[in-house]
Amino acid sequence: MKITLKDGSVKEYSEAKRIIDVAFDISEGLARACCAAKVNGEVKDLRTELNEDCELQLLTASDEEGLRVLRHTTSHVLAQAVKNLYPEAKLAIGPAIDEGFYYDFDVPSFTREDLDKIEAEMKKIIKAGAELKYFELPRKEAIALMEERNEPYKVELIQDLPEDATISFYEQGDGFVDLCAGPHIMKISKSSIKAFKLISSSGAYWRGDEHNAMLTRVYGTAFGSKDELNAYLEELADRKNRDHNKLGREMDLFTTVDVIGQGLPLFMPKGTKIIQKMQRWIEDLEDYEWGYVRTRTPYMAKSTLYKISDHWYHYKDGMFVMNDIPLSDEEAKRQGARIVNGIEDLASLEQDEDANSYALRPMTCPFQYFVYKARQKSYRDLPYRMGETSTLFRNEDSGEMHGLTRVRQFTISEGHLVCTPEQVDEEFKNCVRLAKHCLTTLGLEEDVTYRMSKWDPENPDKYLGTAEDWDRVEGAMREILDEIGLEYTEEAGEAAFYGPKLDIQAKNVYGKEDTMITIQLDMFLSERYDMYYIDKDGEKKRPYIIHRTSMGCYERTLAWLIEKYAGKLPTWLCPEQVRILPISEKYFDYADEVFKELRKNGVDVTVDKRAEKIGFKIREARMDKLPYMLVVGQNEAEEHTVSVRSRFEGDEGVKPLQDFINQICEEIRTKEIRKENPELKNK
RNA sequence: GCCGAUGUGGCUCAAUUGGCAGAGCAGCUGAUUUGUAAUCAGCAGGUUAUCGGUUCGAGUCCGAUCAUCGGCUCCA
Repeated sequence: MKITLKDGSVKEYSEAKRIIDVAFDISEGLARACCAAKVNGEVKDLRTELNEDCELQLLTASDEEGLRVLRHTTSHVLAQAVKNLYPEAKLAIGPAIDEGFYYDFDVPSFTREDLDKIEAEMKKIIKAGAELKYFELPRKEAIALMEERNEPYKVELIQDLPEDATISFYEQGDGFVDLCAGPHIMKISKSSIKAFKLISSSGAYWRGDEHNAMLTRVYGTAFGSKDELNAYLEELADRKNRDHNKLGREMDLFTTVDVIGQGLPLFMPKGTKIIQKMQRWIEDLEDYEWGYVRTRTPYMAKSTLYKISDHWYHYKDGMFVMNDIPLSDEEAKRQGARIVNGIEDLASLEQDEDANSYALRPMTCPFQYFVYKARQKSYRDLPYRMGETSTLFRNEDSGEMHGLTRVRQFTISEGHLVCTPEQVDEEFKNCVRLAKHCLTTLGLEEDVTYRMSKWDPENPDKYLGTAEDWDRVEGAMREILDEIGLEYTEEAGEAAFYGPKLDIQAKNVYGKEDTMITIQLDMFLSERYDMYYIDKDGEKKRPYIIHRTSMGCYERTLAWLIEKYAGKLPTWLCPEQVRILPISEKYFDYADEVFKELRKNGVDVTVDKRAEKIGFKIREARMDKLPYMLVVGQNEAEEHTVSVRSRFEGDEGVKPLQDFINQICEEIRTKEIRKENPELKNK
């Protein structure tokens, strides 16, 4: 039997060997550090017996997969500790996740003190040490074992496994047994689990279904060394300092008020300025460089409008409905079951009891469709690209709101492109190019992932159309994405009810993912709203529609920028780009002159006329994260210069005023993202 | 919506067992007119998120509501 190691060397054995024995054969130190091993690409635990030729890669906590095994085993230690302290607790599941692990228990909630106690118990278990024993049971006996141990969640898990599945368990210490597919570290000890920490606890539904019981989830993490753990804990603290929800409020960008309501932030002058700059940029970009026309459509409409598209039946609960007429159960059932034929059913829809209910718009699609429909279009008019800076209203559940990333009223750079079937490829590609251009300009491109959001064949009722429709359009989208060479994942069940999407995702400082930009292919709504164009042959034809954002939601993008730059935005976006700091009141006149010159050139500038020392003014300007400070005194006034101090380089020396104006205007015009000199003390 | 935590001047926090709501920073006023990260002095700022209850007495205990945070679920 030949075992090929990662470095290319080959070990030969005449008989079967356990991985751990092979590891000891290579080096005792390595064997002790090993968590698991990859055998022909599959992660196995060290007890695994090798009996034919294979490739072997030993994994330690420094390998991603090895670390996952360490964390998974630590989650079992957590489960054992909880069982020791709370014997009535029932076990659910406990996997490794990106930054650690969790375990779900059916127990009343844990406080931080409880977590500390559990952590101490875990340390005790680790100190005592234990070997893990692996065993398999036939289905019936497996269920019997878990029933005997009063673990109903485990019983349910086994029952859901396929008939022919191997049902495996790991036993550790004093008879703690957990249903688990592994792999695990086979030995719990102070040297195998060196550094772990319980982070928090919260509620979580059994199997992620809100109709199920609420369990208590404990989050924790583990690392290969104490240093790595401490570095991670420090990073957690640092993330809090970048959190837009904290920083944005501190920087006076936005605030919230109890009596106004949840998910309804107020933008202060500085925050408004940033959004205004982004909005002007996006609108001009779309209109002058990408061929868009601009629309301005109502914020609300009668229920009928949303019934034509089917939004009413899919999403009424997520809309703010005014003059809502509660329907009888029977009527609601009838409406829910109704198949609307789009605009053909207009007359019957207007007969509905709630036809005069108005709702705030949760999207702009149908409004722009009616702009398109207002004048008959020829194939020569296509593609017809409509853009709107669009404020939307969505009645998110009360627990969903978060800072500026999940709100009930928000504004997006929305647009709909109506095009012929021949144009759709190129138009879709251009939407992706525009989105990428926006991301690159903001310096965010490396932080995103691309996701193709598909329908869910298991849940066809959530979507319009047939499986064939979806296969066809998803196939077409896949082709387009492959042609432009985009790297993307595919996710079932994330599509819009009218078509698949390309979602551009980014993570916030806490690792939570949000959609920043979306580009969608709409298969059905042009028919529902009876949109057409007159083709060359004089016949009416159905157009294709692309829904898209170029930069997404302004609120969310601002949040992302704050976290990305820790509040130090690129100069062109800063609400205050330059602050003039006169040395004393003798130089106010010159300061005003500099102010006027900069203003004239479109720079956001202020003058700090307080009777403070220059050091104090600089300190405050630094804390306000200003890109530029201009110190002016006698020398500058006489020579018509400014003494420039920047966030990027510190003291940049004295320059003629006009030189500085040219420099900053160029920086703003090109939307340059100047890097900070790392040698600058970052206080 | 669900589980949990939190809520005291603009911000950060204090207030012994239920016993006079207090400090620093920010703000304002005055003095200082300053050359590259904190000048000095004074003043003002509060229905302790809101409403109700217990009590001689509530920031503190109880209940409800609102909001914020961490998760879950959701996210057209």
